[in-house]
Amino acid sequence: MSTDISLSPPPRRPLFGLVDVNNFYVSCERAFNPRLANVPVVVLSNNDGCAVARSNEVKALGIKMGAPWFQMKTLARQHGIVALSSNYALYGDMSNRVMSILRGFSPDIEVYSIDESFLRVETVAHLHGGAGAMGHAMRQRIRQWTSLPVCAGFGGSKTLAKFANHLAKKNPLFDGVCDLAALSAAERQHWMEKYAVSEVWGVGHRLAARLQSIGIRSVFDLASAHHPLIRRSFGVLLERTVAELQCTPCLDLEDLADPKQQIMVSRSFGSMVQDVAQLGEAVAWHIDRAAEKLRAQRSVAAAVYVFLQTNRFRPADPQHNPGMLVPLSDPSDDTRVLTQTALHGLRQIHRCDCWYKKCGVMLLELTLKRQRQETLFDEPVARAPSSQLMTAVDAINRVWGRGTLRTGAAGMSSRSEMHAQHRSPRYTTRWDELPVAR
DNA sequence: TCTGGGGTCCTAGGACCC
DNA sequence: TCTGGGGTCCTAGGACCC
Repeated sequence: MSTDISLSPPPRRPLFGLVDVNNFYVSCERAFNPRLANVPVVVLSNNDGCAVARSNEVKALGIKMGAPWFQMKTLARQHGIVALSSNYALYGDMSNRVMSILRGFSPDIEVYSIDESFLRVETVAHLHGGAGAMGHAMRQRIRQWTSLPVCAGFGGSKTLAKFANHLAKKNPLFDGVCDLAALSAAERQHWMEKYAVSEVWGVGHRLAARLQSIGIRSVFDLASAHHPLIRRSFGVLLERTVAELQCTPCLDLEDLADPKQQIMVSRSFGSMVQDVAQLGEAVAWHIDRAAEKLRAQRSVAAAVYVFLQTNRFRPADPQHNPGMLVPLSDPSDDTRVLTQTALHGLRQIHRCDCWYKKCGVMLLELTLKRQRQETLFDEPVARAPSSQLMTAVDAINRVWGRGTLRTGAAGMSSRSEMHAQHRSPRYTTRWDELPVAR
């Protein structure tokens, strides 16, 4: 019988996990269409512009992330590449399913992007017999419940978990799960020497080039770098990354409730636009969307930025990429106020002789609605109808679909300017698009 | 013909103040 | 004749991420 009567367990070292879905958009498409298995598949961005997700077969053909679709059509024909338009309704729903499964493993979770989450696991890993075994259990359950393939990486910091995940994905011997904390120091060094410094989370292509010029080439080189030198030459961000690689966690999971500090909505046009009325409709449409996001996080905006872009891939055309920041005297979440503000800005910046390829809006200087400063001339009672109207608009659009109810400025025509020729059905979010078993 | 969309954070430098 | 030095705030731009 144990005589240990200590009341609290010894503190455990932090252990972070990173779980992500392999080739997420492609895997979602394959989940509902078995014919896509083992054939090269790409998913295209809005307007069917660029490749934003690639199956392994497509990666093997050398097609890069972000490659323009029109440039690879010949290659696509030769190899039978299947191209799909992006289907964000489907991907968003599948993402929610994966994240709720992960919440069943650890309550400490940060949904980092549509296809990946960080987790704190030091308090729960022992329930599964260690982080590695837990990673395999996650893989198995997600596979069984959603049919999506995931990889899991574990380490003593977020940066190490990221790197572990990369190892799990690239090396079959890990079978999709890598726990760096369970490897020996010599093994860790072996893997860190094997990968270029550009694989480190937080090192983009510019930093990688500068690091290489001073002899820091591998992940291990960076992990062994001299702190003050890194701080002096590259700033605090990279210094923090070095500490994280040395297993000193500097970044914790982030609070999911943090509201956004800015909200942006922009789109390229299917074809170029010159007419200011048409530009105005697009701007108003974007404001509709942005204001909806703004209200969803219960904030108000104190400024609106509106911008236009001509086609930079046609340098012979007149280029004009103006933008204007328009402050609001009274911060607002009312679509009508924000639309008027944005259209005022648009009229100032637009030039009649230019063809525009893209326009967008940003809502800035956001604050929580309940923390709003009252102005001298405020009449809180006068705000109530606006608030009720916006609540009703959002409720109707939630039920009947985005854009069902919108401002007149956003136009009467349905959104047909965008190209999306190869979109799959919204299998999981529309009754009339449910998959049918025969 | 055709080239995505959305975020965050840090730093340098100028304006301004005392 | 001689023209300082330190601090804050703001903004634009750059770097990174997915």
